[in-house]
Amino acid sequence: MVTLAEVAQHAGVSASTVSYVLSGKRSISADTRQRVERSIAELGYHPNAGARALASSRSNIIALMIPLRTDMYMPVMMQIAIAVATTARAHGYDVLLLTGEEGPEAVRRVTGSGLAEAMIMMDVELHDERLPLLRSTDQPSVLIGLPADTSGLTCVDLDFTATGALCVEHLATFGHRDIAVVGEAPAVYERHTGFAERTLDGVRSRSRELGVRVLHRPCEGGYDAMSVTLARIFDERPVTTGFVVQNESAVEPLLALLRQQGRAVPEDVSVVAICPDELATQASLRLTSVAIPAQEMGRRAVELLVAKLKGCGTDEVVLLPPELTVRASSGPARAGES
Amino acid sequence: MVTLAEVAQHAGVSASTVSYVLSGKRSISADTRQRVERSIAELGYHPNAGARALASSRSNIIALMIPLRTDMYMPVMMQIAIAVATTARAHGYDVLLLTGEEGPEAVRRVTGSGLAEAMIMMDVELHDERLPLLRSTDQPSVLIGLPADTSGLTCVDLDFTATGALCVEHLATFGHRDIAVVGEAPAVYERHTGFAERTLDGVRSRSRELGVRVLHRPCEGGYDAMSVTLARIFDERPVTTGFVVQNESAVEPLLALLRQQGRAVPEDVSVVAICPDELATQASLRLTSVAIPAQEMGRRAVELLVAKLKGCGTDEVVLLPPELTVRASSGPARAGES
DNA sequence: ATGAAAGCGCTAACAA
DNA sequence: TTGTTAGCGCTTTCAT
Repeated sequence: MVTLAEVAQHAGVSASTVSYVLSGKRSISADTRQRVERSIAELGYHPNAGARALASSRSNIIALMIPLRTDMYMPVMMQIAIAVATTARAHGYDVLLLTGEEGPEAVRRVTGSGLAEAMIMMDVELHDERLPLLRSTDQPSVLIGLPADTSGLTCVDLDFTATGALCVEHLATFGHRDIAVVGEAPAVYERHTGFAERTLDGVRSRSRELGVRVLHRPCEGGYDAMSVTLARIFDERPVTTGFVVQNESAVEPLLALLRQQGRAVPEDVSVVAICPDELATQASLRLTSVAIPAQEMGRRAVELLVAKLKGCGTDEVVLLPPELTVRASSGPARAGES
Repeated sequence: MVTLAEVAQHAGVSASTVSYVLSGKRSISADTRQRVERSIAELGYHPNAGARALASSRSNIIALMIPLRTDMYMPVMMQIAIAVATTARAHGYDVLLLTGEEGPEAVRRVTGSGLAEAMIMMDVELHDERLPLLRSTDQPSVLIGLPADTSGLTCVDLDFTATGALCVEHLATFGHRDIAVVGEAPAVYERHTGFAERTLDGVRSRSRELGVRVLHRPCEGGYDAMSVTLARIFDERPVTTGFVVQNESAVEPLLALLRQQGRAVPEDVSVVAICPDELATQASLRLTSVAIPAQEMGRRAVELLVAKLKGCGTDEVVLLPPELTVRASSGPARAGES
């Protein structure tokens, strides 16, 4: 293993000079820099991460805590994780992957040991048990998702309240007066995951304003669950003509079932999905949808975190504005139908 | 920040004693251990990761290199990543997330700096450019996936050759003589990803043995691509009665299109999927499938790696045997139809 | 513009 | 069973 000292010797300079060439924290004559850089290349030197972390108390690692659960839509999680890793690297950081499994203890472990300098938490619940720890630490952190109380926290998320409202508006504009929300799995609501509840808030308040009736039904993914849910919806509100789906694994089943029941989309019923664009465009019908900007969320989270690490970051809640793209699954309600 | 020295002082013992209490590398009297543990708890001590790594030259970190591409099925990648992280933690390791973006350079960086002690690589190509580096390093590594030449490497993967063969056998048993393989996106084959090619090998050699005719068509995900692909298949081989699908995002489109064309599954055509069980059971039809044991693969990879780190590991190729579950999408071919 | 040297907090020989 | 101590490789202050 090549050490800094060996590089220094090889280049005929002192250790500190090599260090400074590497960090750029003080000016080096062009000549010296050249020699050092040549030695580094020639010897194949790589600074030791542990030593560096010890001496500088900066590990250049940020932790990313992802949910262990399988009821969250994996592709979105994955896209966020990849965006986080990519963006982090662009800023000189590596990413440590933590699963929610260890719970708050993981936060303590990683912070306490100085393994990671900062952390990004996904899948935040409204009253997340990890938040007190996060607030008490001086370690910078960013949440992807929005807890109930954001004071002292930095968060990034799609504005799900606005998203819910936007979906309702869209349907209302088309004359739909009775809409159903096909939501996430019951467990998601039971643990009070912010995004699901906020969407509902947005849907409900906007509906009230616009005089639209709303029926909300949580739904596990898959055909069987969707089939039961759909039956219940039409049973309770036969006049339903608009659907908002916030559950990726229910999207295709919903479309198939509607088709099967002879309800044409968008002629008889309209569907608006809240899902990644890839899903909306690859479904059996090009879906009118509000996109989930997974990449953007991951990227922004890292950027906020890096700003905090540099000391020029503030506690801030970044709500990405929803964008609804009209595709082939929504249209005017039949006159007088609802 | 609490240091080991402070703990030692507080407990009235030497630093090494505290260290040994922590590592369990030498016997400690019950009394001493107690005192030290109380001090640790009382002071809220957490060993410094950097210092530890420096002194012991073991970082307790393993790197996981995941593909950046979006043509791999995300949920499987995610499940593997989660299983890796979970299993690694159970063995005292943390996981560093690397994306393929940096390419071989990432391997060099992470190994060279001692950031990670070992690494797991996903999405291995048959002639992967990262392999030479892996072979030349003394750093333990495990591949998830199978390159062409596995000499000197440890690999874990589903036995895709056997998987392909198994699918054909199943269909042949039901009397299907003309089958089509709906494969991964063309790009997957173009970069010679092992699993896709091996499946095909298995399919072809078994077909030859059994006198089954095979048509293989790569296919991007989604309805549009599947629609084109399906049309071409029936165009070229109208007598096709069996399908093997190895592309998660083509599964549902295939079912929908067949239905739409009035071809009943499994009465007119049979479908066997190679996909995670969740997908097979949640599809619009319960699919006969060979499961992709994502979790198992992640777990095994870590276990092999940990064995290597302990010195008691060997270069070994672990091929998980495929398991085909018969569900509702496959059945006897119509007599004399093919 | 460069060097010397004191740690950073821990591990693991070596001693006792 | 426990203590003493010499590093691990780097950063950074203080000198020059």
